[in-house]
Amino acid sequence: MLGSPSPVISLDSLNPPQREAVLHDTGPLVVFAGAGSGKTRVITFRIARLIEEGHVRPYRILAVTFTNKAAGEMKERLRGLVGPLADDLWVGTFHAICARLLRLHGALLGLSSSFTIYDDADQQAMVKRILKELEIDEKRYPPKAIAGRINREKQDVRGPREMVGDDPASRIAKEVYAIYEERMRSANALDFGDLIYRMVLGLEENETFRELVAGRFDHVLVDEFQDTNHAQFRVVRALAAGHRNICVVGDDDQSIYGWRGADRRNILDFRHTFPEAAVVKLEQNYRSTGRILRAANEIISRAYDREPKRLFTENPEGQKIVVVATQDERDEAALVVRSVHELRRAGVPLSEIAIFYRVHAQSRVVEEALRRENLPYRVIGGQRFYERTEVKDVLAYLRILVNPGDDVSLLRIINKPARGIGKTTIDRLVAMANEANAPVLETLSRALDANRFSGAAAKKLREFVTLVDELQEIAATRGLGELGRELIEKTGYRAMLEQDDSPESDARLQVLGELIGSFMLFERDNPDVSLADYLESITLDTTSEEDAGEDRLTLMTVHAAKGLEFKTVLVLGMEEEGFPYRGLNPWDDPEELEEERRLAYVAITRAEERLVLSYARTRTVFGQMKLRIPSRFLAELPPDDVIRLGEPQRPQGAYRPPTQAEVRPPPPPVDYDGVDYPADGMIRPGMAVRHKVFGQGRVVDVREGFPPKVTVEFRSVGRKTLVASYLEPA
DNA sequence: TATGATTCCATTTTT
DNA sequence: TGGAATCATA
Repeated sequence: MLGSPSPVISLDSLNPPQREAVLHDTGPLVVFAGAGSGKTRVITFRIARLIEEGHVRPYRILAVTFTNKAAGEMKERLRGLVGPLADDLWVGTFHAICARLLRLHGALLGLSSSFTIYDDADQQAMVKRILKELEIDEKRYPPKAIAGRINREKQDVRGPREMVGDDPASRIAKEVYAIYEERMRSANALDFGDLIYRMVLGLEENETFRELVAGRFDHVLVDEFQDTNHAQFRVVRALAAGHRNICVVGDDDQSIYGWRGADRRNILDFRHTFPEAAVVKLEQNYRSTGRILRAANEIISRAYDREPKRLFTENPEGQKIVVVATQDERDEAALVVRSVHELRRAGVPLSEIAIFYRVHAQSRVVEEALRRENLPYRVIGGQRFYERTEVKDVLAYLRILVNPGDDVSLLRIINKPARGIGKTTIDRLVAMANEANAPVLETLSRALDANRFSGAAAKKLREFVTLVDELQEIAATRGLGELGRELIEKTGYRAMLEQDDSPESDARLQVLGELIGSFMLFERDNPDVSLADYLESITLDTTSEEDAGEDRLTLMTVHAAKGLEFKTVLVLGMEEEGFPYRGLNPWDDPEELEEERRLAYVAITRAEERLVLSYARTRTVFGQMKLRIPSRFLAELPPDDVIRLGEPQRPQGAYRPPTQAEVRPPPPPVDYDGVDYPADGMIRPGMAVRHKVFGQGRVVDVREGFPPKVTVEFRSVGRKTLVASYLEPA
């Protein structure tokens, strides 16, 4: 039982619903945590209280997050609250937690504890190999698509036998899936999906495993519950089945990963799954100004099928949101540059400014403009360090040392650098391995012993096997740093890069240097952690280390922005087709449009003080110049909170925002033909305006900014530059 | 085996 | 349009 408020954990700083969530005793609890509503505080305080007041032992509490970053931040904050006790908590991502538990108890499920984890690229390589083996045309059935299908099946907890559908694609996927599972077993490898899928099977079908694993915990907490997929839901449900102390936190309005298998129903239907569940809603926003929040509410309230809630704030109203029409994407980039310059002049650090876009491709124009102006920036979501070819190559060598069955890694480097093991030799070797259903390296050793290779091929293969043996020896006796250094020498990898002096290979050498550096650092910080542990830590952690220090602005997709906040946010490309994004054919599934709406909501709710939304009247898409229609989301913004700059495009067909009454239950209009885009309040040169004091005038010039300013030629007093919001159309 | 030509295609990506 | 990925050719 929980007692009176802890002397350590002060509840004074919490609002009533926050307090309710923190104090909730036992049994299921779902917390709908709106954007900026202090969600992390609630989770961490709740955990701290369970420990301090509920006397729950820290190692019997499991807190699941979706990213390593979130896990790290949570641990950090818990350390602040409960001190070193925090180190005993189970805090981690679904994948990391499942990997850890499967290594501990997977033997019960027939898993070796030294399994290798395959990332998506490894998985695709494996699928590709199987397609080749089955002589399936990769054009017709791309490995990527098949791998995607396999992942979806695992997400839904279906093995190859349970797969449904007998269209040709499904039949092929099914066949590949079955062999894939065999090969993965032989390689002693699990893919990301497996970590969850195997955990579900273990928990649901193996009583001993269930007791050992689910029995470890008295409380389970899950963050970002709206992002869980079906398999993850099953894991959570199984873990909580005994004690039912399950606390889930999330926001259905911020569910933007449906396309990746996340199921909003997990949080929306939580109280049906757990009928005795307590429900708490955190609706006070501490992040954004009143105007920004109103705009966000306006967008999200038009969504169907959401848990009813409405964010409010006690923050000041703040400045108006600025909507800017630009000529084209280059003009839009120029807008970014101008805005950043102006903010900088006003003393705003660049780190407080973020540029969002719907798709990565939009960053290029902006980057070019920023570079021309020498404005420092960083792009989130580019290629990640551990996904670079040279890094993956070196890691592939290391992975073979830990798990000689790791065929994907082996085939990756068997002839890299080139050591005269040619395609024909490799094909023959792989065929033998397929035949024997055994790992390639093992097959290779046997084949050499049996003299099944001859001449040059045999010689080169023997050399390779010897190389691996030597590296094994070093791995067994020396530290990670030294192993790394020896590895790039002995394999000839370094020599290969030094050979040609192209700028790319220079860069690669540099990256290798960094990699070795990180080896040494890791060794220093974790002296008694094994090579296997190291490899796991990096395949499960893809957070690219951000170079702190220099003050830069941030460019990223809206997806990448979830969970972050910035004083100033500019969202680019607010156009129909662009945002909401539309692929090849119109939204056949209304849910896709709904997700775009939530995405817009996420974008807006990232902004604390200043928000600019821009669109281009014309944009070059796939090399073709297209006329663009302003995004429906722009039309839905509350007019009084917005300043619109620039002339709207002559409507080809525009969108009328649905009124509140139209939203639910009747569906919002999808037909947006023939209705004029509201040109309300658009301020543009030549426009007649009125000012309370100066009277009638005509706009000469418009300058975006914070706030936007307009130069007006007044009949009475001549030319004046003033803040746009003091003007009204005449 | 390496380079250039060619072809294809085109969101979002927490692990 | 541009980039990646595969293919062709030396």
